[in-house]
Amino acid sequence: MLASSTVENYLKAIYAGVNGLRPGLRLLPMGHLASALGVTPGTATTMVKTLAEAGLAEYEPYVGVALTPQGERLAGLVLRRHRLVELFLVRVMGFGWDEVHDEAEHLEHVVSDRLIERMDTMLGHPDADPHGDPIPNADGTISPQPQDTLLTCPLGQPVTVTRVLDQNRAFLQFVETNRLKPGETIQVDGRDESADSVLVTGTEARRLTIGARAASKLQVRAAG
Amino acid sequence: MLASSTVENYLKAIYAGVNGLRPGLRLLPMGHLASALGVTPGTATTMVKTLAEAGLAEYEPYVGVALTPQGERLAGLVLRRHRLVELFLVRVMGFGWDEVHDEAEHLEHVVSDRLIERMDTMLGHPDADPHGDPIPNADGTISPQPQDTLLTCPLGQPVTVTRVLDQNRAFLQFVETNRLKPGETIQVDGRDESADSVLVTGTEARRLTIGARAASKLQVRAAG
DNA sequence: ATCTTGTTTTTGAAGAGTCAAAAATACTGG
DNA sequence: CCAGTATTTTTGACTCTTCAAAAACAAGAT
Repeated sequence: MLASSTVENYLKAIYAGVNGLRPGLRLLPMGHLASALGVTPGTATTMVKTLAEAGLAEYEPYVGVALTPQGERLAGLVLRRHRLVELFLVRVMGFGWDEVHDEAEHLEHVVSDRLIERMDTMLGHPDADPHGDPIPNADGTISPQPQDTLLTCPLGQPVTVTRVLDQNRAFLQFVETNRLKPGETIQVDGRDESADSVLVTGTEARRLTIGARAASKLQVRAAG
Repeated sequence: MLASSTVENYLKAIYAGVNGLRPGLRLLPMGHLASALGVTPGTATTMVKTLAEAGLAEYEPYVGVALTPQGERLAGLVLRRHRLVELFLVRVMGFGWDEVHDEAEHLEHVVSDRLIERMDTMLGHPDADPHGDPIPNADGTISPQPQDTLLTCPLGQPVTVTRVLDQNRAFLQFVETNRLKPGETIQVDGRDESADSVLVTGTEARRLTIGARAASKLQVRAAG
């Protein structure tokens, strides 16, 4: 019943990969998984077969992989640890939100339940990490609420940033310097399909134009 | 230059083992190392040869093993992480001093330099962990000061407990309930060679008799 | 349908860390 | 000094995770 760090990383990657699939697809192709993990396709295949035998994944040869409910629960627990650790590092240890990902990547595999619950208490049972990613509860369950992004939200209405879907350091810094972090209230004034761009107005009438790719990484909800 | 968790554990065990050797001996026998690590002797031999090849240990077949200066530095860094983490868990996270050892055992291998230095700053650059074990500095150096124990200190003079040389949970709890933790001031009133016992007076005239074995695990210095 | 291209699976091998059991060595009592 | 005991080293094997390269397969284009 012990999940090694490696297994936990595969579960996380499958979880994230499946959730990032274009709608309609249910199974994550091996190649995607392999490159997400930085291993060769053959390695991913081998490991996924092991996961399937352990009842953690559902594997269809030449098609792809998804998590079983059990695997999903496990992945949720890893995510919970990761995200609580990230928030802890930011709130308690004073790190920047753009520099905690790697550390959490390591800590998530060794931190005990007791320590995690302590952090959870200390942080007031938060429901999202510094990037707005939801923190699963102690049984590994996540309550997924579908959200608009800057690419899909209504125009001309104030919205609050809730989540940033990219842990890339440079991107996080871009978000920070442009005051687009979770909690900020902004507004989309227009979109240009052909220019592939989105026009955003921030507080104090700051305006900027960002690409559609970036816009799709910022989740928002109606401000209020 | 990467030391795996396993290597780090061997270094720690060799360090501790050599330092716990009866005076005169310089090399830690394989058997001791093996049982300290909970592996078979053959495994220890294999690993120690690897360490020797890497320049971290000095190995004499059929005799034993010790650390090279380089290995000692590495061990010092692991100890630094371990002890800062322990203190952090007690002071910041509110854990009991008797329940942080195992957690630190895991965290010591994954915590980054940045995080460790953050903890160090946060804790005010402490020089000892909750058990009084000295915290090596950032270059892995420990300044070892020879200390008296309850078995060797002068009689009838107030002394302050500085260090507890046994991480065993039950022993730590015994120490705590009897107010013998580092910082407490006590006094040794007498020793009985044949009874193998030591008579201790604590604050408020509390008196108790402890065995020599236990007494030798409590380091003290003249109170002042 | 067949060919080509791209992905996936297999196969054989490697390194790290471990064990069990056999072989070698050291140590101790007579 | 020799026998018997205890410790240490070797040997062969196993698990986990990985890679490179060969083989198998799927799918689109002609």
